[in-house]
Amino acid sequence: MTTADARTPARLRHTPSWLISLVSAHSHRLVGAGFAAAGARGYHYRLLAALDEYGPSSQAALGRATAVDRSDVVAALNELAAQGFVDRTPDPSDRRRNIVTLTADGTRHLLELDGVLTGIQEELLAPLSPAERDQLTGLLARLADHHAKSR
Amino acid sequence: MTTADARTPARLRHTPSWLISLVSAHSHRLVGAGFAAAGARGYHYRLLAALDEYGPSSQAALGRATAVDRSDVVAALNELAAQGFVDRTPDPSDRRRNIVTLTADGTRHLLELDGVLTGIQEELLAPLSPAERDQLTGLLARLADHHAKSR
DNA sequence: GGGCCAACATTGGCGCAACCAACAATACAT
DNA sequence: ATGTATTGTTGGTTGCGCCAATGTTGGCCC
Repeated sequence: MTTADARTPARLRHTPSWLISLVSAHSHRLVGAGFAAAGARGYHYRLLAALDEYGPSSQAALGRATAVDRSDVVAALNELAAQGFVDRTPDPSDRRRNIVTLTADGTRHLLELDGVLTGIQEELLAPLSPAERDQLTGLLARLADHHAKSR
Repeated sequence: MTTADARTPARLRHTPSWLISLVSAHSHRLVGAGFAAAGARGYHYRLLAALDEYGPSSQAALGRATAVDRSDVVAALNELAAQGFVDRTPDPSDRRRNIVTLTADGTRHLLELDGVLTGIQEELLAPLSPAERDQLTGLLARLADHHAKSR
């Protein structure tokens, strides 16, 4: 045997960016699997959530609210519209825009995905106590906030 | 205007998996840009780090140590070998294996990437105090650990 | 020794997320 | 009126994480 077994290199084990991407990868696997089982993927949930919270919106506004690229919004909305979760009609007051609307089916779908997602939070944070979970989300929120502002 | 500006939907703002992927995406952008400027990418760093820590290894062992798929190890090693950062010679004692060795140039390159990476940690964790940084890495490490074990 | 299964390197492919460049149509500001 | 910005859309590219198939080689059992 020429050395090297299944232990992560030390310089990675203690590097925050590595830990974050590790945990993110795991979370991503869980979410991806859960969403896939419901016939969706990340972009779909983001868009549906934005529509539910802000009401009918233009595609550009949706992209801004969800940090999804305009071009990717198009593709995801095509899929959502094909499933009947969303309606897309031209805005009469600004003919560049489409007004995207959440349908009743779309709302149902969103609620289903909400369920998937909350279940996954539990699984993801399993080893942490409630206090620790708050600590973690607080710290992460501050990081996310900081970097969102300096954009 | 039909509502919806640049605020993230509330159900996402408080969802750990969302925060994690947000921060991870940001970290990923930083690391990706830094590595790209040095002519590398994530897989390269992982492999070089493993080689440096464990010494000459087979490709399969490298894949295990870095959680990189065997097939992706092949591609990354091709790139690293083309840059002269790594040597690949057949193992005389087991002709199925290649022995991958870190060259002097490879070590230099690794050190350069180390520098890039530590700079990025600073940028990534900027808004946190030293104590908070320890808290965060501690919590993340526990999550990573937990999920690594249940694999 | 013959036969079988496991491990290895390699090729080729897939899906998702994130991003970029270009374009035509429309709105708007000066 | 002319230029600038915004919008939806098409059509790419990249990184990362996977999976399947192939041919070669080792190790093991009988």
